[in-house]
Amino acid sequence: MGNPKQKWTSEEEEALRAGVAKHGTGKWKNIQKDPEFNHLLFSRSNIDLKDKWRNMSVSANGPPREKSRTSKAKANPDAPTTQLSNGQIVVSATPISNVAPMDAVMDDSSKCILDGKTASKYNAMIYEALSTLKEPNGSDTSALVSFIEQRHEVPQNFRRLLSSRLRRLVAQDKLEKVQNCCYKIKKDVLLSTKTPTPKQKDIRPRQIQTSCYLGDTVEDASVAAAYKIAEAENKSFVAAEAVKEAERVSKMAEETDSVLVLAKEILERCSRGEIVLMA
DNA sequence: ATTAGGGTTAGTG
DNA sequence: CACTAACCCTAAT
Repeated sequence: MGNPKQKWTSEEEEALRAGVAKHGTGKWKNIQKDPEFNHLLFSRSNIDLKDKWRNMSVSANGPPREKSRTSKAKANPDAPTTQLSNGQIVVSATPISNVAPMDAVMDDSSKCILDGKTASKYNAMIYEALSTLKEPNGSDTSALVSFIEQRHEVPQNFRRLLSSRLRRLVAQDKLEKVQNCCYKIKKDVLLSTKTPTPKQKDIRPRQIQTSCYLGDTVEDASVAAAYKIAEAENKSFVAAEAVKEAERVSKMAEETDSVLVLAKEILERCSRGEIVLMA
């Protein structure tokens, strides 16, 4: 009756994110009680936290028509945290920006769930488009739609999904709305969160993910997480190696250059008839 | 006692 | 009217 909906403020959202980063998902009561966040979250119940987190995580696309009748298996809610048997907790940042662009093929015929991931996927596409287009005044929805359509398979109602995604990202301060119609990436987002690299076009489909994720369990999630971590580590290792190699080559080039200078000098002296002694 | 997930309702374009 | 976000209900642990 006299209880209008209490919209979540961005401070509260931040506190929730921080709380999840600290305690892990599912520890709503802990987060709510934590003195670090309680001053912001005192008016929210643990259930509110859970619901809010769900809203932030999922929602990009949830085809309301199809309610996954196959089973009500707990579709892995993109479990950002994984508690390992030894009690260690692996946390991966915010729900929305944890963009792990895995292209599970999603045509209409295959009923892959993984819908929570779709949000991330669309975010990745948006970031890719924005950072490629690099419009100083931002890009409008149509521009983004056509850009993304050229590179990805998108559903028919994509425009709608996209605009809702855009609105959400703006609300979350990840994007900036310019001239009331265009969107661009907020600067500090690039610093604070790891946005997907725009030019990673060679995302290989990986076995763990290709099949539908129906009976997924904590083990499945942790295997997938471990896989991702390993892959990330591998990539970072490869990158580091590449940097080293580049440094080595450039050093070599420098040395070669100085040898060349020396040789030229010797040649010059010799051609003047001078006697050059070499050590 | 808490959580996850489905359902309901209010607010908004 | 469709969609989203906040809130509620309940089974499961």
